[in-house]
Amino acid sequence: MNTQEALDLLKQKGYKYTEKREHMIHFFVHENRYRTAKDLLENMEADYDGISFDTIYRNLHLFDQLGILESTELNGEKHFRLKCDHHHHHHFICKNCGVTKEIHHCPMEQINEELKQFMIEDHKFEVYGFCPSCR
Amino acid sequence: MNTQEALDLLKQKGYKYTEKREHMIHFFVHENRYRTAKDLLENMEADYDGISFDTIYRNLHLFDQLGILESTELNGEKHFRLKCDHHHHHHFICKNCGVTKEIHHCPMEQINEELKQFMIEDHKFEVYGFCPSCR
DNA sequence: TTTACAAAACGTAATCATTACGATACAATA
DNA sequence: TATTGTATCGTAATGATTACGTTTTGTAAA
Repeated sequence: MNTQEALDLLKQKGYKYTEKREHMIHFFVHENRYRTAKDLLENMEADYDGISFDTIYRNLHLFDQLGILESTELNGEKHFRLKCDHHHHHHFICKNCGVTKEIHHCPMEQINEELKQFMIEDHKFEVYGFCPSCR
Repeated sequence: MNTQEALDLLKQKGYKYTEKREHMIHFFVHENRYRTAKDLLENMEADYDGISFDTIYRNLHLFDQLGILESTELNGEKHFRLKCDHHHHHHFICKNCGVTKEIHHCPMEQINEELKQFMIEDHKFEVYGFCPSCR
């Protein structure tokens, strides 16, 4: 996912273009790692004094729902990152800086038999620790 | 983990025996699935009118830290269940009732090479959906 | 079996992330 | 450029969790 694709998706779904939305997308494209609503807010405040929580949270969830962002819980706070758009994979996540590394192995392939009588809706496989620069 | 083991562990670590702690442990032994602080509070209130948040949360975190309970985030709320004490495994978790089914496959075995330069501290593999009675 | 003391619980207020909402501003398009 | 519905603002409300001074209680020594 890049800035243009995200803006096109918004337009295609009937959502309006705003500078703040572009700025939000740009923030995540530039960061390319897991960040909190607070991180985003602080970044936005530098350019938009008095920006509302409403704008931040509403758009975060809109983007998450549209697949522009993906989200996970990290030390009790919701974190968001730009959606990776190639094939399905999982992440190693740095507990300190939120940076990720792709893991190209999905455990679901091996367990469908074990869960035959359950209705599987979703799964999460994440590895946590410290990246080379934070260790 | 059963009630007696949990009480012994508390004693061994120098924590005092109280009826409320036994009651809490008993709640989780009996439920044997993921439950929230609120679920526990409601159950305790029936027997201990006016029980404090402090008691609930302090003990939940104490138990979590001592390995009497294990915890996970489920729809934005922390959930706790009695710690499974046999060999390492993961869980399918019912989004509706919190019931779990063990998954005897750990993806970590296959990915250590991929993450050589990272310091791995923890990992999470959970499958979400609905159990036979909730589907 | 009292007494002393540290730990636990109470009662309640504070915190923190998040959500909600009426009023106002703005993007899209006719 | 007028209209209309969406986005944002400013701020209050919510809900889970944490904090804290005071009181109660479990534990072990006297």
